[in-house]
Amino acid sequence: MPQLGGGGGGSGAGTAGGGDDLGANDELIPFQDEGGEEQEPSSDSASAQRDLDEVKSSLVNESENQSSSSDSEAERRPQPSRDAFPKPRDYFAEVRRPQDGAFFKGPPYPGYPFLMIPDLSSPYLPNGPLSPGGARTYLQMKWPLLDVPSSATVKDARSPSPAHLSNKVPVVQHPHHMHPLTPLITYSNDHFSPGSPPTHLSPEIDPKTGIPRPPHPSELSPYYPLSPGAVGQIPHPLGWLVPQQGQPMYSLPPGGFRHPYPALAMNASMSSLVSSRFSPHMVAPAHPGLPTSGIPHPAIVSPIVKQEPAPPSLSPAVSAKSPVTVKKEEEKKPHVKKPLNAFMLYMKEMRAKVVAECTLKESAAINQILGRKWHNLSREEQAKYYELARKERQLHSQLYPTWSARDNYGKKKKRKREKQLSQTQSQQQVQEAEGTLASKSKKPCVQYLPPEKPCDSPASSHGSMLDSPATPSAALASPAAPAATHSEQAQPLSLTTKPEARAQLALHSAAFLSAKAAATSSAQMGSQPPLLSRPLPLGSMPAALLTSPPSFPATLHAHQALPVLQAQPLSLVTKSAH
DNA sequence: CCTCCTTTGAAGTGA
DNA sequence: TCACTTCAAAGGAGG
Repeated sequence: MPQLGGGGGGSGAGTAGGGDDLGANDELIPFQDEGGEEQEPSSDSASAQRDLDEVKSSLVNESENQSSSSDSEAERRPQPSRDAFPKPRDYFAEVRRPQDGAFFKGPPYPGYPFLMIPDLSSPYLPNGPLSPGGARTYLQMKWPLLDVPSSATVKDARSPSPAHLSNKVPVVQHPHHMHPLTPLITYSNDHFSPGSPPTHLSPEIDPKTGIPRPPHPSELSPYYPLSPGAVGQIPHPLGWLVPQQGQPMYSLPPGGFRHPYPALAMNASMSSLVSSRFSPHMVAPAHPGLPTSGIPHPAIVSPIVKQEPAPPSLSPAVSAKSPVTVKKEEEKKPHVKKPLNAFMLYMKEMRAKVVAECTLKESAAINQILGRKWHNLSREEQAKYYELARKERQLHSQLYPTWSARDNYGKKKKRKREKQLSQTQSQQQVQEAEGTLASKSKKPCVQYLPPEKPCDSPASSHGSMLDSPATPSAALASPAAPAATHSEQAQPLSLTTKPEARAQLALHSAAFLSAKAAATSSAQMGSQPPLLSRPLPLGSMPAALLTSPPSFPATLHAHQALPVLQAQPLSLVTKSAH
């Protein structure tokens, strides 16, 4: 807490950007019609199917775009680095178009910073918005809600009353006081232990008991993390991100909610966010009786979690989980997980959908599909996730100022070294690596996405969108221009895709190309805008950086990607298969 | 029970 | 600065 002390001050400095960008806009952000968007990661199956189709079509597109220069790609390249979103606020400001309605019902996947709120009618009802099938009302809002403007920021973190946010997010405020900023991260039912929420916070009265009842975990789960205090009842802006699964973005420590850092260092919005989502034990519960234990930061994982075996000294005690042990456990340094990156966020959201559509269940296979779908996403779509990820990192850094990714190094069981090596080499020497290195892998590299699979759609995807990570920068460059955005999607193939992946993609694409009409691709191509039309806001960002992902030089991409896709898909596939 | 697989991205490490 | 490594999620598969 000391570190975070100073309320907004501390965080403000370090994450000033976050605060600023977040707080800038209070007004509701009307849903931005992205009708032009081919991708609409909605939870409905129709949408999912569309994604698949798009992936297919993109496959065709890719082949046509292969000739695209790497330079153009660089422009499109998202700025994954920390500086990727220097001016998120600007980005969204440009992207979003003010419209009259603040509320709208639409695709669960409206524009990125949307605040999803349950149907105004009864959020907590089984069939309500909270339920998987229930209709949801989405409120588009700026991320910034995270950072309430100065006026709001003054709010006392200790008294995170929804009212505090009122002036900033009145409309969006959930009827049930769900803090709009509540979590970037969702919580799983498992972790949530409903207790008795404050009466005033309890929107619903249990029909049976007549007592205000806290939303059932199943109802709240992803969308409505219950906060220990008065806050935290606003739907998680990212709630839509992890809907179906009801899984927390970060696993919750079984042992409870421990948070090493007090949520005091953030600005009002952040503090409320934190208080509601994080470190319950650090934040004074609004109500003593509340389960304030509430919701720990999802990123915090108790040592007893499978991932991180409890330290010798702890193990026994932790297992026991007696109150005392729990306390001890809490005292122990928790395992703070890394914030999820854009792709991880995307995976969490889309996994369920993909799984539902496919017979596949293996995560590895699903991930392959998701990887393709990811590449197939439009810039705007990806931008959403990049921005979310950025916010996640920001929040994470504020919550855990002293945390470093290094802290988790070695937390996981030994990491297979050979495989990594083989991958790396394959990247460097696709052809040579073929076979020999792959053979090193303990397990054979399974072709998870055989062409004939039911889910071949994704498999067939290739990457017309590859490497078109909707960088915020890109988005910034192209202010809310629906048409433009769409066109931007048709970009050069993804050069960043790993050889193996490309090989697989190529394999599937080959099959798919014949089947899928070029019509789709042509359509996309037609809408393709001039690459130069999109200025790079990332002034300081080197083009090279933008272009090449870590460990995959742009040059390599440029020279290998095409050949691989065009001429040697099979060989690579073989490699991966071995 | 534990690790691998598989994806992308962020961040750390070492040269 | 660059290349490489580790971890983040997920859950079936395999040892």
